[in-house]
Amino acid sequence: MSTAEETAGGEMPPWAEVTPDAARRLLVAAVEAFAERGYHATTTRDIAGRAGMSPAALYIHYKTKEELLHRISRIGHEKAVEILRTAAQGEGSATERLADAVSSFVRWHAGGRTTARVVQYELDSLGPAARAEIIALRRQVDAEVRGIIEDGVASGEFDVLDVQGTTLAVLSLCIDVARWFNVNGPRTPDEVGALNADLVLRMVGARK
Amino acid sequence: MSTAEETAGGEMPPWAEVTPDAARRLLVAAVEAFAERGYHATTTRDIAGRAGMSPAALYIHYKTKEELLHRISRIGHEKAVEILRTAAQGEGSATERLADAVSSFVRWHAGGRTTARVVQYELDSLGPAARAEIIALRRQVDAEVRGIIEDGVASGEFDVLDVQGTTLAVLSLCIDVARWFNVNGPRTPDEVGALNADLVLRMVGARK
DNA sequence: TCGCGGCCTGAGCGAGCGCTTAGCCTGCCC
DNA sequence: GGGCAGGCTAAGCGCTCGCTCAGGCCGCGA
Repeated sequence: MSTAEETAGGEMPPWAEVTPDAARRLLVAAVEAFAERGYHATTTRDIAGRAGMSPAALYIHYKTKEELLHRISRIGHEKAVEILRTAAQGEGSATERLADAVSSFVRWHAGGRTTARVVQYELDSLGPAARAEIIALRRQVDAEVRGIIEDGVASGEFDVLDVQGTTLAVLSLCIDVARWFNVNGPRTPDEVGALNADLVLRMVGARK
Repeated sequence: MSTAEETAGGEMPPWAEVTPDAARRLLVAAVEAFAERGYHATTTRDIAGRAGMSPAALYIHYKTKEELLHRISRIGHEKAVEILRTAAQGEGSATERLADAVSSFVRWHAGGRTTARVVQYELDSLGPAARAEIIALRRQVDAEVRGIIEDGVASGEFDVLDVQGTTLAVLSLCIDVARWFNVNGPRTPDEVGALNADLVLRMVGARK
């Protein structure tokens, strides 16, 4: 759907779909602020200031502060589903598809740690309706990973006792990266992706 | 040091060390509120209300709201270090000690999910001084796990390419449990602990 | 018996919050 | 050229926040 996808570097601009320009600048500012301080500790004045606007400008493009979080969360989760779906529908063996899924998903959490933090850890700040919508997207995330694992079990590639429990563990290895990854640390997103993909293949008992 | 340690059930009272009684009630109320809503979304009126006191009572026992979070975080991290240290200094092989460490640590995150959520995800709400103190405790957590893995590599029990990267992955499998575990879900803390311990042994290439 | 110190409350202060309103620019169509 | 619609700002409203303070209750030592 969108343009550049696997350009190297850190965070590519995945917010191209947000228009007009001022609305996108506000949303990007909100992502940064939410990731740094958390949703409740971020003020609308801070968001507007980062975007170079007055506090009132925010309310021309968004009805409330919560709508900003909702939009960020939905776009982020849709991107997460897309990454996993692309890997799951690939052509290789279950082993290859699982490794691809984990390394892509880990790269997304490490490289776009700012976005990933908001997406993964600020869910509870949404109201009931918005939260329900996001939870549905999370179930799709879970289903994509579980699907690959089930394929591998069916084909005999994997040796797994508890499919759903292992699915949760695989997702933990991806998502928790957003908690500890440090952009100035010794590891690149690619390296963490490769390592965690290898660890996941060991977990499911795939022969390397 | 303390009394009952491995009584079954959910959350044992690990706050016995907090005195006097009113201070402990306030702290327990704060843990619940912080876990439910997050630090910044929790008001001092809410904490005091849960403890059956007026808002002003809080400030007799704690100087600020942040001091409450600091105390919770320090006690929680000390407990985490204690759990892992106990497992690491056990008598078995590295394989047995790693499985013990992971299953205990996962049980703590699942059973005491309320506390674990605050401990693992509210670190950034602390001021610089308090945060530095807590980060030092986290390094001890990391070191205990890494120590066991290094032992296993040295003894030839484990086959690990990247010791520090694997340490981070093991901790992810433990800590992320606090994010997704549901007390009303189908799994008990014991079951998740056993499963994740098994998955970790696969990750480090231990023969079962 | 009485004073005194420790725990607690009711009332409320100053500040900063999310959000609104009135009005000003600017570019565009007729 | 004139009216108008959309994007923006300065000012500020009403509210709730973290926290304070003066005073009341209660148990205990003299």
